[in-house]
Amino acid sequence: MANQFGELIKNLRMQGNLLQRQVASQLDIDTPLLSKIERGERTAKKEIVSRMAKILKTNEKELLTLWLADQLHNLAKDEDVAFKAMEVAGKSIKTQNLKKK
Amino acid sequence: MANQFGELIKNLRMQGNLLQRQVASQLDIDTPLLSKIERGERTAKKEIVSRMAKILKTNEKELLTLWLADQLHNLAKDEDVAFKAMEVAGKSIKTQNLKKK
DNA sequence: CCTACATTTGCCAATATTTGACAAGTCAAT
DNA sequence: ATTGACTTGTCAAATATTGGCAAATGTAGG
Repeated sequence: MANQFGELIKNLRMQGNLLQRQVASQLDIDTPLLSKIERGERTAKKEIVSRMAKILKTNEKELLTLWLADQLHNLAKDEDVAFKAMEVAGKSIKTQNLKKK
Repeated sequence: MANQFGELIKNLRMQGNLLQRQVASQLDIDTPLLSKIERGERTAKKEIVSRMAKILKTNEKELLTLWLADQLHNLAKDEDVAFKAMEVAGKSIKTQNLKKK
């Protein structure tokens, strides 16, 4: 996994002097799972991401962006057309956003 | 689904005056499944993509790019940070490619 | 060394998603 | 009404993802 998300939440947790155990219990998951999420061995569910933002008192959108970016990276990482595909997908997202208004 | 891939293979198939039945049998899948792939209701497996390129006598990388782009789009489409995340992921793909060298 | 505590590793069962097929449907041309 | 191309709906089997537990590893003090 890519893991910009995991690195960020680990840093935030440490800046707040919190233990995995403490954060995990607030998230209602067990410590090993949080450990895996921080190291990118597992991906957090979306719901966890927003709860994480509150617990770590940080911007939810930023967290969500990195979380999604990691997943995109993960999906594409083994393909040699990865970058090009990312551009194409980016364009179609843009078009979609315009329509949505 | 996003479906730039499906549209392309449908067009190529028609340009070649081929029936779904004919292409499907070469791919060793049944016609309804090909129909769904063309309309983006189902995603083709990666292996299918390259065999498709041969059958339709077209560039495999182009097909793969659209196929992957569709999947990226699909993963991100419901998030309002989709575009930003795509940019972030694109950057990390670029970095990864440099390292791979 | 021994202990206490934080984190990581390995594995498992439960659940969820994906897969491809089949049967039956629509639609158009004849 | 029949034929042929494509689509829709549904299903079981295979595969992947999930979260938890037990045990291992690391780390710091006494």
